[in-house]
Amino acid sequence: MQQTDPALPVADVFNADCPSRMILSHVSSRWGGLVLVALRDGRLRFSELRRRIGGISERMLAQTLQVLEADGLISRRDHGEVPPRVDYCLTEAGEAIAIRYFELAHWIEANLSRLGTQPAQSGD
Amino acid sequence: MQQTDPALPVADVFNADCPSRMILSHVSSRWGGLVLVALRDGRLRFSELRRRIGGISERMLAQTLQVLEADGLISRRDHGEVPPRVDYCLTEAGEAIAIRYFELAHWIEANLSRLGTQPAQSGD
DNA sequence: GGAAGTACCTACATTTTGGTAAGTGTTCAG
DNA sequence: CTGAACACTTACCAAAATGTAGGTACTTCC
Repeated sequence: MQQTDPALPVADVFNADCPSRMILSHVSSRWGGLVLVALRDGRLRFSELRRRIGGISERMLAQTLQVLEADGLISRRDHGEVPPRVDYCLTEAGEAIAIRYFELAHWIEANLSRLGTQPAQSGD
Repeated sequence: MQQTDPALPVADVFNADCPSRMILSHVSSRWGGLVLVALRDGRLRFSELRRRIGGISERMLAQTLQVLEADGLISRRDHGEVPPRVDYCLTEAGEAIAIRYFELAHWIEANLSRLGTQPAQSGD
């Protein structure tokens, strides 16, 4: 059960200073949402995530994982083995967000033909 | 440019080249989702959007609106009046996306206290 | 012994993004 | 006559995001 601390102002994403903006920006960063959605399939290792998410670089994956972990959306488990073995999974909060991001992404996938899918390569 | 091909390969957001990636990136760009959510309240003028979305600059609002319009998510109506009067509203596709983005944002707002809300830190 | 895989990190360079400030042309309020 | 509002646009510049390449420490495979 979540309740709003009366001492805290109500979270409002339209307010530039609201902390929710930060979480939202992490989730909807270039890779954040994709990592979350990938992890909906279960616990995955670093290299599995990397192969699954087309186009992500090692650097970005590592960075994204750290941010998401700091946000409490995923948890990292290091098996302490000798050829490194680490895997990641969603926390409860991460699942809640992942499913919502997935629905967004999935609607887009399913309705692509209804959208202006221009290559749009013109600059500013 | 494949568009209404009935034999389209299935859209896949994990594929770096899938056009859904582009739409998704527009929606989850810094201002895209916020503009969409703001428009859920109905038709709004440029300056109304600007005041409503904390922190957005004119430049970014204008740019975001253009991208979203090109994607077919919002529609622009110019009343052709003399002190300019233009307003924007969601298309059907825009509504579908806006509601999903809203649910994401709203969950975050409502559950902020469960999340690690640390100030941003950069890896570099 | 050499190559490849694991899960990263760091430095460096580039690309992208976004803010600021100024300009446009018209109208209205004071 | 002056300034503000409207809906933008453009130029310029700084900041942020991201890619590349290399390194680490160890192991297994051939």
